[in-house]
Amino acid sequence: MQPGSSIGEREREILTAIVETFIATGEPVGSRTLARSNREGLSSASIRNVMADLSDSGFLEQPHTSAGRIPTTEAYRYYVEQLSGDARLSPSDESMIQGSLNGAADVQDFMERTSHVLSLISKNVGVAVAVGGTKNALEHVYFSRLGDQKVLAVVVTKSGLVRDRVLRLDIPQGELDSAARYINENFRGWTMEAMQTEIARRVERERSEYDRLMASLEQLYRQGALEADDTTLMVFVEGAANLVAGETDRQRLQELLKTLEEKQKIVDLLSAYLHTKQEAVRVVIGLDDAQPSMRNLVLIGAPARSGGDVMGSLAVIGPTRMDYQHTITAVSYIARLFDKVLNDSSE
Amino acid sequence: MQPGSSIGEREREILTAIVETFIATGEPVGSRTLARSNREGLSSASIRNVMADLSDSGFLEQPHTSAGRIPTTEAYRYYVEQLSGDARLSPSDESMIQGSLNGAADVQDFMERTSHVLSLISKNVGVAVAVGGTKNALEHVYFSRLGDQKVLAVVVTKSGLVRDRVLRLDIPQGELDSAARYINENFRGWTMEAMQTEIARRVERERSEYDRLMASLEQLYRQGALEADDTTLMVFVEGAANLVAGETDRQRLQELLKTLEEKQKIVDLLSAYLHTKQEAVRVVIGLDDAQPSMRNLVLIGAPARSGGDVMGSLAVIGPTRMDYQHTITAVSYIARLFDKVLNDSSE
DNA sequence: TTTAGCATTCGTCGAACAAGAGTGCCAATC
DNA sequence: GATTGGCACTCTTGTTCGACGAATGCTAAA
Repeated sequence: MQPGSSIGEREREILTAIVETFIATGEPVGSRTLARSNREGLSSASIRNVMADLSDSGFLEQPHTSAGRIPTTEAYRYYVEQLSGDARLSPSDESMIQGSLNGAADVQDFMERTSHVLSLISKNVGVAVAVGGTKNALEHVYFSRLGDQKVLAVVVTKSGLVRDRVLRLDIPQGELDSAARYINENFRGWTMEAMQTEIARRVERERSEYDRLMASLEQLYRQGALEADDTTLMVFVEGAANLVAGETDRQRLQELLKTLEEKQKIVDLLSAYLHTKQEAVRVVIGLDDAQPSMRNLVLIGAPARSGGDVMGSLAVIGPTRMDYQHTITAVSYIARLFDKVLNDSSE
Repeated sequence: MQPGSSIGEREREILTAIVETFIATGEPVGSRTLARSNREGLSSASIRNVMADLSDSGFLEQPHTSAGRIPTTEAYRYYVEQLSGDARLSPSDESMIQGSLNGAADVQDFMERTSHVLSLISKNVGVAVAVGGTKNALEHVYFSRLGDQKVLAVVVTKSGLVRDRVLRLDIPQGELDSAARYINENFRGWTMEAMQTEIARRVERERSEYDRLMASLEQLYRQGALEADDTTLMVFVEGAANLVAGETDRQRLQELLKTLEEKQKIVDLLSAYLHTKQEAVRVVIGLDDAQPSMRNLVLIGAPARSGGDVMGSLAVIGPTRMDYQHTITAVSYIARLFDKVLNDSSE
């Protein structure tokens, strides 16, 4: 925003020092503190000058005259940009993650563990979202009568997602079986989206003739038995308790926690920033325009990929005061692992 | 605990007045405040006397000399006991609950909505837990290969619970089909528990002979494909944000929220208090011996029944300062509705 | 260009203090 | 004998005031 060109080597160094000590201590950092712990022996006065410049450029601000300086959102952005991109996770972290993620029973469990592990390793909020994805390939459908007028519909996709739904229908089991057989034989491997539209088309075409099968199909379709898309939403948010320490204002804290409980908002948030096809980890500093209650929070996320498809996203949400380097590498690592585990036969 | 016999009409009235005003204001209530808003015109001095007695009996305590009195756990218990048992929910509440609970897509969704509605109506934490229950009757199993070495197992119970799990197995689809057919034909309607033990028995018996089917069954069994019991755990906790207002200590608040995120602890908690077969709403005041972090919290819960079976529990968790009457009737109402909706064809 | 020095600004901490709320107890009253 | 008014006493809470410390900005010197 402000002239980034005004940032020379010295400015850079002092700015990152300020950001880091602020992250560590949480208190406004003054020139003396900085002068003491500085590699090159700069005096506090020189540092003051630089700090004044940085304030002018919009990277620092003061809570009040005569307190130290605090990094602005801009400063965090700059700080993150110049972080080393090729850091490695500690072996103990890696094995912890692997240990947690292996042994997941199903996709849902896997997503849950992912959010959990994200939360644990970042000591912040871990989020994992899987969208049923209309581009998921159909594996199998299965209908079963539960009682009078109730039918259970189960849709399984190639990636292992299972979607079940209870419908109010009164179709005998025999017809349900033939409907299922019809779909399984004709549409296995189709994407959910294509399958749905095609079935709708066929039902429409055959409407004039009286056809039992088509009638059943139509009913099933209308009741949403075949939907495995956005309704199949898995949202896991874990570690909300970690935000208690960060947010001092009780009112805000409450709103924040409330927001985190609203799955739809979480999905919106993630899809707003991670809709990208890119594999890279994305760092968004300042979530206020997506969610007002998330002012001065940070999102560090990546798309969750399985094979070539994006099947959701995973992220860490935390205060601006967080360990960026560590969290970024962790998210990146987990995102890669995610892809691997979900595809390899190694699971 | 203390001589309850010492509680006469006047004591009763004053005690409930104290409890109610404390619930309303949150501040220690003194004799003057009480004297002012008292139906019968008792002077503050008389009230002081009664209050002194109640303190001796262990129903009241003082934060410090010369502050008002605060109800003890004992007082809350007493207060709840003498509440009217036949209160009705307001029509708007009832319709809100019904509106929320209808339109649930499946059992999982239904449980989720239940916890949500419990949270909304009590303005506290709503909890709904469904245990897969070994006494659930089997409806259908279904196995499907996903890729090399991966098999998807889906177990459906009569009550509409669906459990899916991905296993690492290398059994061809043909054999999976026969295994599924075998189970479906032989064990439909059995309880999960009985089915499992019987299969284990048969596998054991046939072990000597070489039998493909039994070999497949054994593998499936060993990998837990047929487990629909405690692993099939649905735990929904909603409205944790509501606790922010109640707990002043940040440290405790954090621990509390953390506890609420641990599903296992929630299950333990509920099963500790709601293991009963009784239909009644149970009010537990002071959860500290079940969960230390839940000191001075209150649980108002009921078993979640479907037909004759207990399939889980639902509850509200909140601070001692809550609207007992309203919450109790709400929980009771929802518990009854739960049973009805899940069984009637009306859903 | 850097640094030392200095006046200035402001928030924090602690003490002192007044105000308010409540209690317990005693004596008077119904 | 139960109830009440009065009174001394105890504590918490809020406020004011001053000292202290941390930082700043600016100026002059190195």
